[in-house]
Amino acid sequence: MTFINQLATSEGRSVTLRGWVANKRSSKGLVFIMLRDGSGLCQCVADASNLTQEVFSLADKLTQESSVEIVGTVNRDERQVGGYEIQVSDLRIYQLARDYPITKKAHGIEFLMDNRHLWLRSRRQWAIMRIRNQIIQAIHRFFQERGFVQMDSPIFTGNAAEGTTTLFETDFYDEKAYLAQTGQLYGEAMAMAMGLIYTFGPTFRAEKSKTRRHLSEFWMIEPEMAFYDLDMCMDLIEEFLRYVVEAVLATCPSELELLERDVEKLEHVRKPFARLTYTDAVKIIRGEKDVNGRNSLKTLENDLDELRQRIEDMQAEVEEREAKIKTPGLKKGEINFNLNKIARLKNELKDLEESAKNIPQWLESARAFEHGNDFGGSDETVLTRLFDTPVIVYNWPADIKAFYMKRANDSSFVKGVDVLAPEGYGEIVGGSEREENLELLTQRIQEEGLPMEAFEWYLDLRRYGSVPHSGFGLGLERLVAWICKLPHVRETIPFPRMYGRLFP
RNA sequence: UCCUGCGUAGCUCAGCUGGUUAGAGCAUCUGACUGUUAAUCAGAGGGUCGUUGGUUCGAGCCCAACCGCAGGAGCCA
Repeated sequence: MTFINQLATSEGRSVTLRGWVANKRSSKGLVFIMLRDGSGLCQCVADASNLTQEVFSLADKLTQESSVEIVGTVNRDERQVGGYEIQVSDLRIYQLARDYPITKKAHGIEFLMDNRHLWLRSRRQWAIMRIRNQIIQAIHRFFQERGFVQMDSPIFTGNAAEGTTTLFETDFYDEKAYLAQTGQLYGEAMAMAMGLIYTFGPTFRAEKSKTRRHLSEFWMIEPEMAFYDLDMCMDLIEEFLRYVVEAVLATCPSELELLERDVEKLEHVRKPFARLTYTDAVKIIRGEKDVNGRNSLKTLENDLDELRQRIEDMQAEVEEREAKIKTPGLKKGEINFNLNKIARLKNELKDLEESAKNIPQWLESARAFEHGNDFGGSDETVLTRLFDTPVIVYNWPADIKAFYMKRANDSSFVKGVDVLAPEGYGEIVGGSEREENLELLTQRIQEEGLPMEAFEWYLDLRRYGSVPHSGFGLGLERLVAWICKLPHVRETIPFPRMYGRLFP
């Protein structure tokens, strides 16, 4: 048995492929089967003139997603997907599929989500999952090469670490337990045992948010490093993100191409990342400070003008094409081509009009941004569009960050760090140097009104050989969404769990 | 939780100011075609217009409530 992505080694020879029919086209005496085997796609040609009638009729009755075994000769053909074509000599049907729900035409998102178990078979999803896989591999390699030990934190927890976000409550032998929303406190304990550790596992947040950036169940990578201060932590984050993106660029060029990802934009990670204090970031958002001669508010106003112009142009194009398809005697192919264009343009128009509606609000909230507040989605976008690298923002107001973060020299700030991805993808990393002083930490827990008993084990870490240490958390799905430039995180995980979505 | 929009064939959508028998493309089935790339061409079958109630001589279209979905806000990785 041969896989499609290994056909290069079998050129001119006969091979046996097993897979599924992604698509079929036929004309008299010829059947073109687009075979999908998980490793790739390959067109297989069944020619009646060199097959028994029995085998040819099998090929002729194939349907979309039927499972087959195909024996045939590998021919080089530059025009084909993957560069090879199979001349079929024998064919066997495992199962004939009937009425496969996902057809070659467009589908709505609800239908696709209801059929997620089948949607995973389509090309885009295939590419995304392969990139996700490479990202995961790269993450492990990065940390393993640097002597980090993977140590996983528990998923059942007895108390809320950060207290702020909503938790999924569950029953643990008649005791209330929560699904972990972070493993960070456990990570600190493990770092005191091992020096350098990272966790890699699922986390759960019961936020009733329906946005392109939220899942109820998502995978998080949380490294924790003994004897690291905030600067060392930020250096590590930068090196880490660069490593992962470079790995995807090196291993997944065809997947990125299939997704029509603008690879140049990803290559910007090779440059040093922008690093700003929170206070500077606020000045930039409010338009009080320029970046490389660019002002956030003016940039936004220009964008809005450009956007409006584009909307007008697109509306004109839609009208033009709608008039054109009414021309009598126009070929059906050309009508279809124009109908598709119109549908695509209308979809794009919807997005653009949404943006045009949003930008004035963004301008408003950017101008009115108050020092001391956390960034909203629009503030992140306003800031990151001025840079082409990820933006690292550090030294945050203590009031909006968690109790365990170490105070900066000015004690109203903490040594926390957020990393914002470019192209509007927002926060992908959050981290900090941790408070290692027992008294200060105890005081912070009291201030937050958190139950002290629950944190006794955590405070032990400060009683027995407390050291400066830092760590961060990376949301895997948001990273995948950015690298693949997806409109929504729901496509970054095989079976997304989110508000309003538990099946399939 | 709030704001906006949508719900018509298996799927994606059209359906005018409320008016006779509800429309297209894809998918399915039948047939044609020896190089197709979402193949094409001819034909056929396929509908409780989200649910409930109301207005009206008459509702897919108007009104109300509910349900579902999408986008945005808040919150976050």
